[in-house]
Amino acid sequence: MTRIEEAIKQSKFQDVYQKALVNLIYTANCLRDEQVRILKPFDLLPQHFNVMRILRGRHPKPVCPGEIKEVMLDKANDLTRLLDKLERKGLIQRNLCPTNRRKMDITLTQAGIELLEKMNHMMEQTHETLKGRLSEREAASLSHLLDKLRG
Amino acid sequence: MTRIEEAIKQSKFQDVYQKALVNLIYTANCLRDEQVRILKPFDLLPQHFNVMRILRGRHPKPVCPGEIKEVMLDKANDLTRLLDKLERKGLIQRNLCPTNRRKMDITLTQAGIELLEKMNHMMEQTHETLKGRLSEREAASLSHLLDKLRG
DNA sequence: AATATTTATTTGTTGTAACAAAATTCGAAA
DNA sequence: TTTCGAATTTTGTTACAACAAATAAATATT
Repeated sequence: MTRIEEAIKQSKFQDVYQKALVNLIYTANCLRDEQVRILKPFDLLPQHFNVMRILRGRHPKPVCPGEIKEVMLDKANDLTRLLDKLERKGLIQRNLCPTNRRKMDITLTQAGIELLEKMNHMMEQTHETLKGRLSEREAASLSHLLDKLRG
Repeated sequence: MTRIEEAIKQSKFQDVYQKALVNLIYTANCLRDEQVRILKPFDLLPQHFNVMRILRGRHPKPVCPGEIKEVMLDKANDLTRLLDKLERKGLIQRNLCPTNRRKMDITLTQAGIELLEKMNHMMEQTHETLKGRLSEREAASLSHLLDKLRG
């Protein structure tokens, strides 16, 4: 499955914009499916992984759900139960913020950090494959086009 | 929100590949959210819309669920209930395939065709905005890079 | 022809997403 | 300080997604 036409068995598109949009959605779905596959043994979803990476980015400083939601790739309007799961699995800790009791202080536990390492390691392989497919210039160009598309 | 760094408030990425991947997921989420917003008044989701477009592509020839699933942008492993909903809303018709009674013949109803027209029309606006942001060359280039990325 | 295998769809179950509304706490204004 | 409004998270509810298993019909095998 290389070109989008073969992938979704459609030989002609309305125009080149339509084609790019369809291709973008399709490609993102492929990447997501691959990530789901990698995370499955850990019983986590991309959303959980994304939250853990956000937490690691500020570790050991705690982050509150509101701040997490702000920077999530896919804003969860259901963050509470997403965090519930991570807490049940012992990957994060929830503490009342001492300065503002409306907020919760969320931090990765040691177990969370270690699991994240493992997951990152497994993602590395996909990452390496990608490097073989696009040059640095092309990756940068792709990013730039996506920025333009969002306006 | 233009550049991905501002969008998710992260100033540095591991490398340009990581950045492109994150940007791709984020951008696809934006497009999906926009589509969800447009479809909301019709009480349909992108998956439903995708199925209807597939049906229209072959109309008036019937298509069976297996063929639909094959070309969906996001393969639904739950196509039955997805079709249930479209049928409840009178947008599609389900008939036993006369030559193979394992299969179902799915076709758009007249109401389905008309609703699809309306939805397409509403999507046109987004489509026009896009044309202002990317040249035809850029759109083609984006599509090409996505093809390469998938390998 | 009878049985097994494969194909195609449906059903059951569980977890997650979307949305609205509730609950709690903070900060500001009267 | 009491009240009001805003900020923050949680809860309730419904619909959707993922996965496995079940059903049913066609095809192949013996």
